Amino acid sequence: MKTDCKYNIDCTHCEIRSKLFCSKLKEKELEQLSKSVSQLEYPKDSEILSQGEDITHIYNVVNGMVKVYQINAKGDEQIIGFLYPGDFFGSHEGGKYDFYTKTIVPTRLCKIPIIDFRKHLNDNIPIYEDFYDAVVNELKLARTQINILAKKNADDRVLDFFKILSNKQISYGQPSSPITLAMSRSDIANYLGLTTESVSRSLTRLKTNQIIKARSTNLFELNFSNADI
Amino acid sequence: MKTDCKYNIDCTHCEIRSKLFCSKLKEKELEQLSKSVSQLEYPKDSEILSQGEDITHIYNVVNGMVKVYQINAKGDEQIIGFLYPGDFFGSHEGGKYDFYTKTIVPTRLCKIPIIDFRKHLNDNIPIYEDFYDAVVNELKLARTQINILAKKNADDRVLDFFKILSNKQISYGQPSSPITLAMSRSDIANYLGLTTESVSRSLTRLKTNQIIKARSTNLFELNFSNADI
DNA sequence: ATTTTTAATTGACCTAAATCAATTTCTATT
DNA sequence: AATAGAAATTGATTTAGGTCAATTAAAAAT
Repeated sequence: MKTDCKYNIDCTHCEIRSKLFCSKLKEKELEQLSKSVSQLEYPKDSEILSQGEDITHIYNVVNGMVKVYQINAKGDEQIIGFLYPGDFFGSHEGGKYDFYTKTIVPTRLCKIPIIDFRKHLNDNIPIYEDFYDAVVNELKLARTQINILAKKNADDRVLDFFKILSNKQISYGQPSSPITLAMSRSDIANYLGLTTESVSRSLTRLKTNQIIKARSTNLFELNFSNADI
Repeated sequence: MKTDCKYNIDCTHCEIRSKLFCSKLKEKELEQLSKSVSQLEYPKDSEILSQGEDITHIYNVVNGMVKVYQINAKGDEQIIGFLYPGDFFGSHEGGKYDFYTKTIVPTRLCKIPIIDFRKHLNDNIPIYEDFYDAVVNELKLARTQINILAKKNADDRVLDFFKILSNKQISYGQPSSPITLAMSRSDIANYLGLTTESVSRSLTRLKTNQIIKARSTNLFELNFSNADI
């Protein structure tokens, strides 16, 4: 299997800078940050960081996809989100990471040592606000997930999942449909509190009722609005 | 029914100040803040604020209890938390409240106009951090709830609920047991994604198995550790 | 290209919790 | 204290989704 591949990076020419908090830095600061930033190619299923580890880096997703999950007392995994290009992780205060992250497809990440990053942070309120907004947004997503898990049947859960991904695609600048399911059925099931079998059956029903249309196993057209969720 | 009752307050002698972000203000600032702060007594079942309203105030729970909930597209309520004395709400950025709050017992709240509060905020990084920590903590609780809803059976959900309240009581300076259930069975059921009947049956089973012991309808002794959840 | 492995789907059956209904217990009011 | 109303519990039945097993489809590896 292909190993990680490290690149040094010129942040001033970053392809996704406009989507990132880095855009809040001045040109000069960015040049300086470049020196300590590296980009890495990770193969599928690479663990990036683990719950309980000391926070050392902030990561930006440049391309690919990452799943975020926790492991509960009984030892099983609970997925709490999927990160798209432009999303970042690792910024929470408190000293330790509070979740695991793993690539679910080959993924390129930008890796910023937190110690170097903090130098540019002291007086930069806009970045503080970006971080705050990111947590507030995570909270919003968590509560969407709570509502799904507490209230919805299997078919509606799967539909809501499509809506979430659709909105993610839009905010990443892609069309709202078709939806690419980069994650496995078992990851979807885990996120939705279902079994793979139930997800599969729901997909079949949604196809039968022409609410979605499968172009291939992992590419679906949506015949509904993703507006309200 | 008794109506709201307003008091003007001297923050410098506040009984729960040590538990609040207000403790981060200097004595002088606190005196000034006092002028715009008021405390109010609300009867049971008072709506304090609604999702979508412009943010005007930050509220501190002085005593009593408040439930926080959202209403989804289908119109039903999803409870996302219960607030104890020392907890606050309404501080999120973004201009609008993102949830409803309602007292579930007679409750005294401290009400701070956000506009006056912001004056003391500009250069006060510790308060910023308190707010950030509060959101991070909410996120943690949300993810606990996600794990409950996605993975646990009825009995374990009810048990975990006791553990959550137990930890809340501890952080409020009360013993970890017995647990006072200030909220109705139907609120518990809603939070846990169950029906009232299922909550009731789980309570009966837990009593039969001597995992909990009922002192009265709403007061329970715990025969287990609230450590891991 | 062919085989092997893994992921996804479908089928048969079962179970935990929902639903609907009837009591019982608690709380509030007169 | 007696009564009315609300909340909680218990019982009987149904059902959505889980479990276990078999099949099919899609990737990987040879």
